[in-house]
Amino acid sequence: MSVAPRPYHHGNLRAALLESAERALVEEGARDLSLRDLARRVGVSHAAPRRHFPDKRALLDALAHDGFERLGEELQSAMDAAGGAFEPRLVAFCRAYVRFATAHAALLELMFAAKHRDDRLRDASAHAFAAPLQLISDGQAAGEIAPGDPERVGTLALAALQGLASLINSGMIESSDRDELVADAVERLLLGLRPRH
Amino acid sequence: MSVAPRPYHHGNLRAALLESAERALVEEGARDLSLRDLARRVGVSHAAPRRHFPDKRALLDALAHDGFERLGEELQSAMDAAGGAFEPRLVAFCRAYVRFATAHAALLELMFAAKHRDDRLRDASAHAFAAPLQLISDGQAAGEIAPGDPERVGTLALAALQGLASLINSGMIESSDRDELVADAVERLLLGLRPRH
DNA sequence: ACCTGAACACCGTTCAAGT
DNA sequence: ACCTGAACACCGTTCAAGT
Repeated sequence: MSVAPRPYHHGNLRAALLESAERALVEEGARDLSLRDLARRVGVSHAAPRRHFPDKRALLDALAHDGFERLGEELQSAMDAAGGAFEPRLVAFCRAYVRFATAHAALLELMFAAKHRDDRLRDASAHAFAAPLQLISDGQAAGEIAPGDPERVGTLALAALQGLASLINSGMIESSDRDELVADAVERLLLGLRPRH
Repeated sequence: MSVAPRPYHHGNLRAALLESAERALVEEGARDLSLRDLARRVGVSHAAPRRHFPDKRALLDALAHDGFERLGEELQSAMDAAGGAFEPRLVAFCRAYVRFATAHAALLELMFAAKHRDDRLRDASAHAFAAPLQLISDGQAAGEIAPGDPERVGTLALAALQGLASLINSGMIESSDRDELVADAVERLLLGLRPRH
């Protein structure tokens, strides 16, 4: 039996590299991700990725971009599954965010480590957070939470969640306490956002 | 004139390497920090650091350790300068933390990226946060904030600040809005911590 | 006890050349 | 248009040898 010869042209090298990179990202860290190793895994020469990603940074940015897309989808579907009421939707958003952030720690690091964020990345992150932002506007319109710039309120909420995820991922918080802490954070967050009489 | 010959033994290579590393950390990122480059800057062979740091990880851990010590000092002195009342001290802590975290972005990344935190690092971080933790206990005893596990309350507060710093460092928040956002966060944090009647 | 120099196995990036 | 192979300038780590 002859081994099927690998064609000279891979066909979908870009997608294969990204897929392989995501696997490597969960196995090892983002630190030790090597272009040459990815090329090896996909079965292609170490110079081949250059056609699809001008340099390593470009591949990492593409990973971050896909990460924002997946995050957006998970946030959206978690909120949809929570029904139409404000508070359950907010809780669902918070849980889903921390869940994603701790399940994909290395990817999240990449998503937020992009100092020189290009426009594509900026758009992707804005799109991922569109639904929760809308939730806040809706909550304000319904008088569930105090008025104010939704962007500002959303940023503070996101910061609290991102900080929780960061502490969990760094090992300062045991992840077994995760759900309890998220519930606590949401409760206090709501207290801080409640309309004042 | 003859150039003074460099002695064979450096004398304080460990300290010199750490100092040089901190400079490199603010110039470039933590990513691109190279042991060989540090050795070069200090004027020593690339194998010399091995005597003082078994590997690169050990040097990074030492940097993180020093970072926690400096953070602790800054938090302490900022709180002391704010006087004895609860709220000014809390505000001072929050501002000082975000200030340190954004002024030393790469260092902070190192301090929280240490997945396999050894005991020394754990102790250093606990020591750095001892004063704010005490503040929370005091605030509870004085009835300024709701009772509850101080560790838990402190963790939530730290998470909010850490998240803000993370969003600022990633470029998602313009750092010009920093003080305003911190003030806003503190206000809402206090609302979330206020005793409930 | 502390440091050097050569060696090893890796990197990312570049570029002429192949298909 | 897409990929290869050799080359270049770097890494971290190891280890015999020097002072």
